[in-house]
Amino acid sequence: MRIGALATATGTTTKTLRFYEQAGLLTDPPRTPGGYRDYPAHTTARVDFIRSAQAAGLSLAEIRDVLAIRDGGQPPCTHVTTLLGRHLADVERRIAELETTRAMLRELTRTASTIAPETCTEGDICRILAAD
Amino acid sequence: MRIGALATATGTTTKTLRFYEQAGLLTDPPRTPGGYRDYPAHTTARVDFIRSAQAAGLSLAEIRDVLAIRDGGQPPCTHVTTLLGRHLADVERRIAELETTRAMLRELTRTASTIAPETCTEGDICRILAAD
DNA sequence: CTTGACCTTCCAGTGCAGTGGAAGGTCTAG
DNA sequence: CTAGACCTTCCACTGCACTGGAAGGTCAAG
Repeated sequence: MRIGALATATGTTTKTLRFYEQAGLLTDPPRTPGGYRDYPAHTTARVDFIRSAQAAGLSLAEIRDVLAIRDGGQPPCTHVTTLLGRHLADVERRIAELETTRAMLRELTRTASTIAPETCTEGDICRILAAD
Repeated sequence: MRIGALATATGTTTKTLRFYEQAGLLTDPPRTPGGYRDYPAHTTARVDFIRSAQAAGLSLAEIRDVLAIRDGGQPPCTHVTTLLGRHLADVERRIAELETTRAMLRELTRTASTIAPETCTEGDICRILAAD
């Protein structure tokens, strides 16, 4: 599997994949005699993992750490569990923050729906929220 | 209230506050005779809003839009509800992604706890996860 | 043998959200 | 009146995650 095929399969670009390699997220793949990168099929799963972890807000540095563990690197189990725990706490904190914001946005939407029809006449200024 | 007091009150820096002003998130405050920014007390609420919205993952550009509405700007109510709905959908998508990641991290932590004691001897390589 | 798609490396630039520092002005306490 | 804290503007720089483009190599089809 060459880099273009991997990019297509994962919804990324060849640029991004080379960048991931340079950033230590993808290990240097074998090369064809012509010097082309030749990825094993399971690399798609690795790239998918990177994208989903990233979509969840982890930085590439964090994802690289998780992948290093996944690759069976040096860190001992205690280090591993510490790292996982830290990531988990971080994710839970983010979820809590987002839930707060969701509540705020729902409240604003509700307010908007109660205010809307009469007060928002043509040319009027729409004031869903009271002033500070 | 001068800029240093506002920064202290909101846990930001004077640099950040000037940056927010330049970015259109804070309106140009009145000035003292000496040329110092002199904020009304309720500006703390505005900055707090910015920080909480930002903690939830909204960009400064998005927050600026919301604040423009809050300031009773031009956009009609329909525009407001559209904007709120879009933000809400975005936040809900992010929450779903984070919940997926949380499940993943919990699963990894669980795997770690079952593998740990025996296999992770001194100098051994800790392999919590199977290869791809 | 040439065309075109695809690949290589390398270097530079983008957008976001600040952050640092220079050079200088204002105000209050001692 | 001077020291120090605090403020002003302006310009440049950081870190992250790419993205673009130049200059050139590889390979299959026609």
